[in-house]
Amino acid sequence: MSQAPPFQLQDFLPYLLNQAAETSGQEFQSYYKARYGMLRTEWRVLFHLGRYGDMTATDICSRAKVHKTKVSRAVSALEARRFLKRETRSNDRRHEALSLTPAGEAAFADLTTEAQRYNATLLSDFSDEEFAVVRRFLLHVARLDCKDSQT
Amino acid sequence: MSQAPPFQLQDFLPYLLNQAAETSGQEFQSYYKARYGMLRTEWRVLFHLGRYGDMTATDICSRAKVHKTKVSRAVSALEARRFLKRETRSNDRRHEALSLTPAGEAAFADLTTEAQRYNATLLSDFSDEEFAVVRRFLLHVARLDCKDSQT
DNA sequence: GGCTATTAGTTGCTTTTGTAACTATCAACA
DNA sequence: TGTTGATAGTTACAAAAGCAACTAATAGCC
Repeated sequence: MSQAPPFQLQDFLPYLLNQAAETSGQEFQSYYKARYGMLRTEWRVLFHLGRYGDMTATDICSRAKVHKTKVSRAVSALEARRFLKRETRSNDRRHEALSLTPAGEAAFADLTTEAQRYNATLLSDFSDEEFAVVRRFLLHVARLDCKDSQT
Repeated sequence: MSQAPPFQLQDFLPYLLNQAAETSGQEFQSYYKARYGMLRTEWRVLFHLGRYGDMTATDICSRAKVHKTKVSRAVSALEARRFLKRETRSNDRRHEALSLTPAGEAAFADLTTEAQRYNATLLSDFSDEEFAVVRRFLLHVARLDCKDSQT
């Protein structure tokens, strides 16, 4: 009745992925939480605007696969801290073009530096080839492995 | 002023890990949610007891790195649905030995089969060697890569 | 123009999580 | 014994996330 190799928890990918995401997320959170009092979604919105240019809340939703209420609240919080500003588009007044303020740009630059540094520490024991495998796997599982990688 | 290669979101591991964990977690959740109305922590407690034998709530906390309030609530929920039973240990009445009921064992067996099947689909495009790299990486990031792998 | 359907974004309510304080039990040691 | 400190587990309260209803603006079509 026993299955061939008893199923180990450390072989179950949703569990492994969750543990790894939790640990790394917590560790990196310490940066943006301590320095800017940001929440995860706020950091994510900041990064999207800083890295990929001005866009609307809905754009961020579809790119980051985050629900719009979370984005809405993150945008409000970042606006209250003067990290971004909104501008209603004249041609369609439903859209709000979001853009970073100088303070937002500064925070983005600072945190991006940290992100790259932190990323490097996670990969220190792995070769470029190994990272490529890991990256491909993660993109596959997250269903992000479209041929046309987003600009 | 621009950093050598502009930092891509798809290279940032906490982000990638979170997306992959979210997607796979959601997908697998559909099984235990639909069939047994379980929450993630409840499934995790069930799996620990089914796979690793009877233990106390604190044992599960340290093994699964879950906070004790979450485990406490999951245990209560599983007990209410008659998936597990508690037994206060006579030698130390603070400890509660948790064990699955027959219904709990059945759910565990069913879900474990699904887990293995789902796991296989995630890995269908990857070789054993590639999986080994991914697994090693995830254990490393999650700080679970102790030499003495848990029994 | 005016009716209907769609889209962007917000708000209120519920569920879940996180934090800290609490009870109960036991161990150690004066 | 009895006092202090630690441990197992629960509960109460606060923060965050999820869901559904809502407003405002626009597009399509008659």
